[in-house]
Amino acid sequence: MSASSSPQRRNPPAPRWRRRSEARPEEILEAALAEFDERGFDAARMEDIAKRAGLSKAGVYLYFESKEALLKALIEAKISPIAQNAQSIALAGAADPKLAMRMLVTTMATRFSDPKIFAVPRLVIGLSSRFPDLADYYRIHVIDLAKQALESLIVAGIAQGVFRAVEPRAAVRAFVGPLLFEAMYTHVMHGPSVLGEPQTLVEEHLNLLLEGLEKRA
Amino acid sequence: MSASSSPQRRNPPAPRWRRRSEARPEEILEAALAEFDERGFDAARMEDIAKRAGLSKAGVYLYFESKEALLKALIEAKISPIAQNAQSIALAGAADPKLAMRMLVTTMATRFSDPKIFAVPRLVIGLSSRFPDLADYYRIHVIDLAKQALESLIVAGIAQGVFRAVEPRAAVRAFVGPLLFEAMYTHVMHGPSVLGEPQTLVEEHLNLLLEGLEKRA
Amino acid sequence: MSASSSPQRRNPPAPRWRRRSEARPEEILEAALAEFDERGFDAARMEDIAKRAGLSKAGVYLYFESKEALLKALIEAKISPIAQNAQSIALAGAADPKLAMRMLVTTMATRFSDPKIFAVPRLVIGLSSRFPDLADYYRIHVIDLAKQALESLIVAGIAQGVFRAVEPRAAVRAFVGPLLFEAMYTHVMHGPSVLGEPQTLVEEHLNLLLEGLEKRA
Amino acid sequence: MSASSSPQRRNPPAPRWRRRSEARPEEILEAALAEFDERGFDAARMEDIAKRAGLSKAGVYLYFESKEALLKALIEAKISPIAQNAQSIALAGAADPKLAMRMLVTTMATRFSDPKIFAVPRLVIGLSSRFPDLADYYRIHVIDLAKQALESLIVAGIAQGVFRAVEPRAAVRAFVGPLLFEAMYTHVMHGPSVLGEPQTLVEEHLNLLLEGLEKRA
DNA sequence: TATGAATGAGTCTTCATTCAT
DNA sequence: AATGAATGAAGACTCATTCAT
Repeated sequence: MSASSSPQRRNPPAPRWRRRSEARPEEILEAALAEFDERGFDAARMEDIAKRAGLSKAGVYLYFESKEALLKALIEAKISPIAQNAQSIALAGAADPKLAMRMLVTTMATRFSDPKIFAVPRLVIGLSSRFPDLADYYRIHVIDLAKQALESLIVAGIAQGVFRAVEPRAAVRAFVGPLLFEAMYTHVMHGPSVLGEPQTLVEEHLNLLLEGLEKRA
Repeated sequence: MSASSSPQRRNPPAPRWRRRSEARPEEILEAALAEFDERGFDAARMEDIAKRAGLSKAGVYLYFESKEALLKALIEAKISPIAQNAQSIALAGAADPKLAMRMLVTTMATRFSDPKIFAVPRLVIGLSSRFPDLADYYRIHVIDLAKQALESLIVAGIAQGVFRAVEPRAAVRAFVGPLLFEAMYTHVMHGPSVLGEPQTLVEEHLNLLLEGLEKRA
Repeated sequence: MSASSSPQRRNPPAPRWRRRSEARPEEILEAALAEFDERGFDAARMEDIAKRAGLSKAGVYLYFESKEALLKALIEAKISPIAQNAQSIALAGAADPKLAMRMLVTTMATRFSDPKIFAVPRLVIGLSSRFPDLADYYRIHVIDLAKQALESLIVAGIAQGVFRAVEPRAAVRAFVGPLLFEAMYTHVMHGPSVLGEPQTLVEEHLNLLLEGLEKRA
Repeated sequence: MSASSSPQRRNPPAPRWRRRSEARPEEILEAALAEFDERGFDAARMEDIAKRAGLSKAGVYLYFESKEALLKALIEAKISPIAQNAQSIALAGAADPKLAMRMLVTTMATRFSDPKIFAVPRLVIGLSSRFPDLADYYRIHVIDLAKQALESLIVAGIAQGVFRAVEPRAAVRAFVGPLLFEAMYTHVMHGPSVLGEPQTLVEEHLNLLLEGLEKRA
């Protein structure tokens, strides 16, 4: 998520003054994310973003129309991988829903232990009233996708007789909610947490979750 | 939450409608919350807050040192009632934990259906990196209190043999997480939701939650 | 110069809540001088002056029209005693000019060793371009008076054959200049000085001065 | 003292008259001095300074951190030449102290007849309580230097038997004081003076001064 | 492509001054 | 006489954005 810098310069003659212009947009986005995350969208200064990306203030405007455009490009750029992942896992896991859910919880718990993982959501949350379309975009392209993926998994589980006939949407909430709560508690509110020890979190969570979900004997 | 302008005017001679002072701070806080919520902390203008509170820009500085001080006062002022409530319910409910949890879910679901309920948390979330102490304050005085209350309730339930011997902290997450998720989905991400129909949400949630929690026959 | 406070309350019944309103203007002037001196005219705040004088911000306006009026009243009030002194000494000393000059130097040197003595002049100096009339007022009512007094003394000395027939105005400068220089060096520029030991200063000064002034044998 | 805008423009294509940078700091300092002198430090507006220097308000902040920084830079910039002059004259004049002092008086008298010469000192004087370091800086880098130069000259004169064995520090005061007094009387207090006719001033001053200083036959 | 220089628009904050009581 | 409350006007400083080079 933050592997920006230069992708292995390997131009034979290597004119040392050459600027890797192709990577520039990504570098800028990365810098912007860092600054937005640290200071908030408004308090972040274009100059700091530029400096962090290694170019001049004016240089940023060669790639992005405005601060707001930069923000939106950033959100869009940082979103795709997230949902894709969940979705592919979910699809692939339709065969064995129970196992898939175990894996999903583990994956998400691990992901959520990265302190930077909440940078984008936090940004979106903080700006959701001022830029509602940002929130919409994020909801549609991240949350809804993930929800749908999970829901299909649960529906599959019910169809296969592995899960009880629960309300799928409630099950999704029961699945994601606790993870979200723990992640926000840790990364946004800076509270101590069990995120550091995914094993514990996952076990405890699954314990409750699957107990409530699984078909009784 | 919005008890402003206490109208005990009782000056017979000249109620020319200016110059009170008792209610002013609350009025300003209310106005600030509204503006911060709509625009975000940085984008909100002191002048708009002042106008909304019915006084001049300079007037605000009679009651609050600075924009930042206003923010902090706002958070502190809006916090106390929230947690107290959860706590008192929890304590009172130690007698019948299962019933208490039902009530709590209902109460919280109803609370969470108020669109304004998330104004303060959203603010805190958005500013958590720039003002970490704000996040700390909120975590300690709201989230942790609520967590403790719930935990004690669950522990009581286990002790009374009403609940299975689950990990209390995980149970708390399983209780709060889904509600939080739904509330954020609705109020922050502007998504459609079942929060409008608490019955549904509550039933579905409890269904899963208590099934997972209750002692099996 | 700074004996302000209350001139011996002696009202028989002494209603302790009584405000010595007669003394108010002086108290305010004193407070204003202190604040103006510490902060400069512009940087001084009416509220601080008021507080220092023991009344409210609005209270000051009961006695003085505006900040500028306060400044001018202050200058006028602090001026009269200064010049009178020099003048009376000079007049009285016409009989024995040489002795009179000795006394004058001593008096002035002692006066100049009071750090507060330069508060008013410094104020006038700093504001002389913005308030030229202030400078004029001060020049006319203080400096010119002193110059004239001294000049008459010197003229008398020459007439009596005690002094050489020097140019009186130059003699005045030779008399006052060094003292002024030393005082400014000490009090305005915060430099170490001989002002603390007037004896030294006076002796050295007179040594040179009278040598240049006195009639040779 | 006012050599601004060095016009070595040599861009053949488009001398559209904007965007230089080398001379900017000096131009701004010059403008600042003028405004500070006319209005005083506090009353001077950054915008006016900017306008006077030919750029926008924000432009000034490209070269100086703040109003206060501008003030300090100004003082430092305007100081060096002043003292250097006196010092070099003094050193060079050790050969013939009497002549050197005659020249020095003349030089200083001429210098002091420039109305602008007192702009910086007046500023320093007016701000000496609020910015003591400013006063210190000025004292050390201007006054003390000049004093030392003069003192060495006088000591040399005594050593060579040209002057009486007077107290050198008193002689310095006797030398500088009257000139200072006259200059302040004229430029700060706006009084009529003999500064316009340096001949007169110098003659009168030297008359007294050297009479008191020179060795008697 | 890249930037140093420049600025217009905006915002927080301060403060002298007023006024109802 | 005295003041707490209130404000209009002003000023320092910032920053996204532009442009000539």
